[in-house]
Amino acid sequence: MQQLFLSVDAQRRDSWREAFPDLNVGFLESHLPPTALIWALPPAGTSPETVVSPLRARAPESLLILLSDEPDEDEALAALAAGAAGYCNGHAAPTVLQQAATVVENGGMWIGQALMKRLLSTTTSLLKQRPATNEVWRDTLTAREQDVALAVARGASNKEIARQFNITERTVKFHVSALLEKLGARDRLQLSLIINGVPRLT
Amino acid sequence: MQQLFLSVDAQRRDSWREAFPDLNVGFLESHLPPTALIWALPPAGTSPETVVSPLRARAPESLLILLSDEPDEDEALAALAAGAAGYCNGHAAPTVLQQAATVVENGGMWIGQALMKRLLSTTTSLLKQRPATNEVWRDTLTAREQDVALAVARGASNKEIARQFNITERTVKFHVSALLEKLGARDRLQLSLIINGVPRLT
DNA sequence: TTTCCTACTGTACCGAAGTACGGTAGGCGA
DNA sequence: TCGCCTACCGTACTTCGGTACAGTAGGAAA
Repeated sequence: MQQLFLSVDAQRRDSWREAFPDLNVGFLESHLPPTALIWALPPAGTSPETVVSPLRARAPESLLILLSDEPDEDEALAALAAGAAGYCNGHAAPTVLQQAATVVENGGMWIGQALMKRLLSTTTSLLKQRPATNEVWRDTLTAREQDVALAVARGASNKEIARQFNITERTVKFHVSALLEKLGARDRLQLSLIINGVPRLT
Repeated sequence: MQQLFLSVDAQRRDSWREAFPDLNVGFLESHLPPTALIWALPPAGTSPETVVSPLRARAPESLLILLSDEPDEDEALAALAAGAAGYCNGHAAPTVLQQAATVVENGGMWIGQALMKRLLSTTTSLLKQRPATNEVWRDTLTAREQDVALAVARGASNKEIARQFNITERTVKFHVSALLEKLGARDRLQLSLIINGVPRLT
């Protein structure tokens, strides 16, 4: 597959031309072939979307690998989410670049070992917190108790809850007491922590 | 690179042998060559870790692609996190499997287009929520106030906080009052919502 | 040296939260 | 019909949270 290297930095283009003699190089604004593997090295600080989206619009059939001199997780995510097929350190060794090309040409995505590791770990840790947020607490509660629980969880006072549901403050207290008992909370604050899925340390 | 297909399902092994005549097939318990590309199709419902970890322990140099008849995001994440190089639908077309092999052999990771898309979207959406949790509230607070704020946020009573920091309950109240004033909260529950980054509706 | 900020403490007070007793009324299955 | 659950309400009480109005002590900057 034809490969094309794009950058605004003339010096970088020269060094790439040297490293990959059979590579086409050009500006980010160059004419694009309909089908190619495009390497793009935008200036540092450019957000990936502003580079990836126009390129994909101009050459929808092409594969795009975004290069970065200071690769980081967020940028990689943004690039791939915008439609890039790969994200790679601009100073990577030629063999690594070859591998990236192979992977991408075969329909894979390339973000490098280190970044993939970090991406995986953050995602799994984020997902681990999510299920805790899950609404297990609803299981043993009646409909009314769930109403009151949600109100307490967002910080409402008994008086406010009473007004909201058109019942007396006394009845609110009744429900709150039941909630504390059922969910094993000491007071409404711990109740709100449970409802909101905030991890407990105690 | 030598490829090896592992499963406990005899029928599946036969169909694979048919589709890939030059492929070695075996049980999950088979002897493993030191260096190979291993395809493993564990029985449905098996957690990826229990398959991946032992395999990687027995053949650390090998590349492992986990197959699943009912692929889903969580399982893919678990598999890759455990050290698999790929995760793929067990019913995927031979060409797709070939691509996966190419990608993995070149040091890439393979989880398929659809799964990658979903993984990216969930990760970005999760990361988008994170910054809201960001600790803006620390800005205007003194060191002691931050201590007390964190304690309040996890549900500690004034008495407990006093014990924790070796100060009187009175002083805790002093700090809490300052916190409520500075962060614009009505009571300690709303304070905890702010600290914990729970979105406010009021 | 004066001034300001931070950290800390004391007494007194009020209101909210939560508990402990009680009670009524309706629905639902045995 | 009898229990059981749910939702609701009342009074009295204790505890906790929070405020008001005080004060002391140390450090840092003017």
